[in-house]
Amino acid sequence: MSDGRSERAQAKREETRRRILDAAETVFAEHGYHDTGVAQLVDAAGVARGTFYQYFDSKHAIFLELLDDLLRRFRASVVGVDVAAGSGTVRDQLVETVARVLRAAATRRPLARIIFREAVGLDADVDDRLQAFETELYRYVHGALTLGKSLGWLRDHDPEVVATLVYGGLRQLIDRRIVRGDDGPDALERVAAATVDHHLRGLLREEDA
Amino acid sequence: MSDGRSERAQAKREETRRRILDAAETVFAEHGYHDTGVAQLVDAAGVARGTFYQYFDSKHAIFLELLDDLLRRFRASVVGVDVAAGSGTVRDQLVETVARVLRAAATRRPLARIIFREAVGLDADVDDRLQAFETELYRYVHGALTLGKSLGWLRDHDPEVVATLVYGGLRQLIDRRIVRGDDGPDALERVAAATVDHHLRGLLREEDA
Amino acid sequence: MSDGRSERAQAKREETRRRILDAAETVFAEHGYHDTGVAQLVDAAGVARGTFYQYFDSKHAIFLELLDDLLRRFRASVVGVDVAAGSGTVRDQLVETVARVLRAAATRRPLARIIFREAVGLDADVDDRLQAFETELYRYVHGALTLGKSLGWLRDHDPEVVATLVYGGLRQLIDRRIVRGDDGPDALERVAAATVDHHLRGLLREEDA
Amino acid sequence: MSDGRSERAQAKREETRRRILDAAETVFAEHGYHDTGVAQLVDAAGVARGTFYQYFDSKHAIFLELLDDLLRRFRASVVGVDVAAGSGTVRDQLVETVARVLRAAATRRPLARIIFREAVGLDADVDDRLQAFETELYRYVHGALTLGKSLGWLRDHDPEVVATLVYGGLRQLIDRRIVRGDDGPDALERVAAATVDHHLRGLLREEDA
DNA sequence: AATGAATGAGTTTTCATTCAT
DNA sequence: TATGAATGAAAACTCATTCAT
Repeated sequence: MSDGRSERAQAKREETRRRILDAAETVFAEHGYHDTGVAQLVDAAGVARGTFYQYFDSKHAIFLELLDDLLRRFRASVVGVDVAAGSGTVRDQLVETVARVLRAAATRRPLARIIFREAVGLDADVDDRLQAFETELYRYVHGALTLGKSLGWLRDHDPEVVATLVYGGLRQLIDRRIVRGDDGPDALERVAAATVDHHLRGLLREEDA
Repeated sequence: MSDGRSERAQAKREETRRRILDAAETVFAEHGYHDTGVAQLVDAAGVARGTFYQYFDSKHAIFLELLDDLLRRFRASVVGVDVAAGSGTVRDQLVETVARVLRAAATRRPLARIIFREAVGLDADVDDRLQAFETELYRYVHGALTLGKSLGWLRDHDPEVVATLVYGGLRQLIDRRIVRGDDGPDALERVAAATVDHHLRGLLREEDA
Repeated sequence: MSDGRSERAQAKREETRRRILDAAETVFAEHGYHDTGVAQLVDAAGVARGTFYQYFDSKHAIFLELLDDLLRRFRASVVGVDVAAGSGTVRDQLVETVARVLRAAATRRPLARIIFREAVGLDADVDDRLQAFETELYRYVHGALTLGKSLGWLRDHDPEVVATLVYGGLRQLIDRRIVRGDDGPDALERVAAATVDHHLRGLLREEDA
Repeated sequence: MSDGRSERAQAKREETRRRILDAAETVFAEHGYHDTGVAQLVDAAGVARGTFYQYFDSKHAIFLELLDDLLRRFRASVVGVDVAAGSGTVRDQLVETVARVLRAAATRRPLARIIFREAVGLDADVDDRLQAFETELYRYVHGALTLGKSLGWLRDHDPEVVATLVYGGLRQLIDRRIVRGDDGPDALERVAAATVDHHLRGLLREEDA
């Protein structure tokens, strides 16, 4: 059957799958997991009930897959950029990194809403994903801290606690200013700078400050 | 009307009400709002289904009431203590305050679990409560910041952002170290100190640091 | 709560349970397991959908319970009667026994229909019940054969095979003449006699025949 | 029209049809009608869903056709052999006939399983087929009985009842010893003999016995 | 003729809430 | 006032069948 028939079918499958997933992102973001029914998902995707179940085992399964998807995208736009690669001062690089995180959340509000609000306290599976995500971000922060410390830029500190504070602060910023609020993109730069400055002054060795 | 009979009845009513609320705290904390059925609530409280509905309008209503209850208690053990009243350095007072917050969460894990995990992203009503709670804590932090600033102890900063970072950091600490983890009470003091130090070094004027 | 309230509740429960079970007997007998929906069961019983599930875990569960019920009743009206107790010749006693079996089936056609038609090949659970039932009847037959043999009335034979033939013959009689057909009660006596005679002549020693 | 092309196409059609039917026999025998999905049928046959519906109108239709097929084969290996044609005593010929029936069932267990377990109590259509099958076997038995009676070998009896007993006995033997059990082929001969002997001693006139 | 993605009616099951006792 | 049996709307999920390619 290499007459291209199965290839086209494959492509169609992929497209339908994407359509359902995309629709799900919007609907879950708007109503949350529990207040979203499969009915709304298929309505939004423009497919029949049965079609949905050809692609996903359950409502829970598509949520998990969507979450993986979103976390992957989020990570891609945050991590994966060499901290030391950019030009400018360390502080400016950090500001740009934080700004990148905030921008990633701002340009895809549904994504952020799902990750930071709708997926909290859902169940063990979801928790595992989120935990892994946090750990990854933590490591990223930790990497930066370690680098700065080894270069003698940062004073001594408990990285476990500080990483938690940094992550928690970012999380809260996204939750309040982006998911709930309507900060414009220009505000983000300012917030990013304020954030970095707040944390940095506490991390830089006094004589550097 | 105010005879002994109605007084006793009144007292009994109040007691039953309390029993149901207490049971609800445990059950909601363990299973979350959606995975808790009215059946579990009445079983845990040891009352009949119908009795439950004589005290509370709905499952949603009791959750809201419980949440109010918990938030009230949390506030009481955190705020309501004069920052300037204690003795010792400002830093030590702040450490004690943060430690008090963490302790409040640690000694009542179910409470913290409900506030920070199960009630997130539930619905508009719950969101309002949480928002009000955060605002209150924010004001508390803000008050301290303002005081410190007016006394010349703290450098200039964006209080909106910093308050968000501080709150977010605490929230995350509670979530990771208390709700999920099992930090002992002694660890809390250490974490509180690290937290305050982290934030303070960034807030204190350089010459004070 | 020994004010009689719970007793009446208990009684009500029992009655509702019976009503559902009775309705189920009729409906399952008429349409079979697969063509019967829970909708039909609750309609026939005159209860709400939810009520059904307060008493039975699933459609499958009520079928199993019903089957147990029917098999119990069937056994009660067949076995449990001392073969040697009656008066008359052995042949007459056997005729009466077979007649009793046929009558038990004839007076409760839905019962017979479910046991011998609707429950065949359903699933492992049901199969186990039926197998146990057959085994019980087999033992009953076997007991009679052994008795007769020990008394010197019956010639030598393979009881495994003969019991299977006897059971299979009865099963088929019930299936054809009772479940499907409309033999009157008088016909049953005649059929019972013919059945016993057929089997007996083959089992009796030649000199007795 | 009758060119080589259409002939080959015709042959191919026939072959595909056969492949689907053969696969269906296996699958239906293993899982039963209701627990077999069209998905399993097409998977086992190695054709697409749509192809299946080009050959058969419905799942029900293919089951009916398969049943006809199986019943035809079963009859062919049972009936269609002249009772009087063989050599040996009547008793030996009967034993051979019963053995043939049992062997037919034993060598094609799926067939027997479908006929005697999965097709029972399915629906009216299926019931008709089975009834016709039973009637046919009944006539075969009846023919033999009549022959034997006219030749003065058999005593007087109610053929309706006896035919039912004989058929029911065979059915049960097949069900227990072949479909469920694992009697070896040698056991079949012994069982066939025991079966015939049991029935015969009851049918033969006393003086012949 | 063959394919397999799409369909949607139909099924089972849940659970917050009501109400007669 | 307390009880707990009854309710039924709503949810998730299945699967035989269709039809565009």
